[in-house]
Amino acid sequence: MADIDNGSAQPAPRKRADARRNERALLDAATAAFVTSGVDVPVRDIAVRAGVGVGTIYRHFPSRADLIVAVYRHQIEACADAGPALLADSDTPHAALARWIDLFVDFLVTKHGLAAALQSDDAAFQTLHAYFLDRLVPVCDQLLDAAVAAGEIRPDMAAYGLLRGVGNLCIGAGNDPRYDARRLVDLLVAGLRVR
Amino acid sequence: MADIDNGSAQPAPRKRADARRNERALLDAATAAFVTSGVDVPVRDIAVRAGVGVGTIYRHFPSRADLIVAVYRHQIEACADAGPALLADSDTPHAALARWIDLFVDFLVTKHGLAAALQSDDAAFQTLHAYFLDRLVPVCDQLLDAAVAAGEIRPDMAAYGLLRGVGNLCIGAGNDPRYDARRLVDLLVAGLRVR
DNA sequence: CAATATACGGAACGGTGTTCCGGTTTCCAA
DNA sequence: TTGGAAACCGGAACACCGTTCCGTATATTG
Repeated sequence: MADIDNGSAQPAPRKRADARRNERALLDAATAAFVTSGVDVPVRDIAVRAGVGVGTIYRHFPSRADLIVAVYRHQIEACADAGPALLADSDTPHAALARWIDLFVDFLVTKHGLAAALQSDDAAFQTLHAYFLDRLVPVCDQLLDAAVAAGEIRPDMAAYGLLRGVGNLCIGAGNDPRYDARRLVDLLVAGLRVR
Repeated sequence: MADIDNGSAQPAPRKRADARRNERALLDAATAAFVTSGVDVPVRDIAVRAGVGVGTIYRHFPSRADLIVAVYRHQIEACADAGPALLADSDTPHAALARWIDLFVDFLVTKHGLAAALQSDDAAFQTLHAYFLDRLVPVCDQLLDAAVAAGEIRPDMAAYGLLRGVGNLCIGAGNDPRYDARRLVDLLVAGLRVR
């Protein structure tokens, strides 16, 4: 994964300079294009921005999902890492859960089309789906377990379902001032509480 | 809108027989195709099923949304009509709201891709969006108002936002046994209650 | 500097929504 | 019944998209 491989063996024999240059250009171009036109921006647009051919995109990022993951990896990791920290800092596990989900919503609503791509059953987005799940489900599970243990929420909600629900609620947020995804997510999290 | 216009004037001079035949064939074909392949089924598939050319589809239904509305109009009307009835029959307004939303969810989860189309900002689906809103928002508003008047729920939730949230939660339901849209919707409606 | 592996670019392909127009069918009036 | 205008039909054609493929160019190595 890393460009600089300094392990004992060299299974990654360092890529050609132009390849590394193009990969960086592609990442920058995609980042900008996603902001301007959403994650559904046509592949050719990204290629033009980066000054490369479309073939080069597919060589570096076999599927659109790989490109999306590469662009947002840092932010997703940050979100995942924030889970345990919030659990330690918050008054109650439920408060930590609420704050963590808020972070997740913040991330999603600022990326046009990402929430929709996340739920798409298109095979091209399977990698994306898998990455989000791998990173976030365990964290969410930890928060849920803590809140259940504290007797704050019902014990029958799986992290997977909750995350998908939150993701779904974020679809289209930002396109319509009448639709407040954050508020609905808050309602959902509130509905989780034991009565 | 009606084929048989028996008003005083005849502003709709009765369509040609082949036109009516094709419109019916298209409606039947689309209904079947939507069940088999979802509402995103390619236009050509519907044309083949109906035994007509693609041009004929666009003549009768200028946008895919018009076709979807035509296919599901009866069920949507039934859902809208059920609102006042439930309000009269249920123990409390909140119960009526919950049961009505359940009806809406029932409808959405059995139509593959419809919930997604409903939230799409694609211009082709604007008619669909508008029809659902025109028919369902007033009903939902009535139920919400009653529940607020009864002191059961918070007064700051608009019907539009609630319906979009419910619609969003139904996206992808039925594709994945681990995702239970109905349960999340229940949670959302539960979160609406005053505490 | 030459040889070779590596990477590049963009034409080409298959699939989709949508438009357009020459030919056909229906229907009404004579 | 029949002629012809109006309405309608079919599918070719176009634009756009993701994806693949391969002849060419470039970087690296010895």
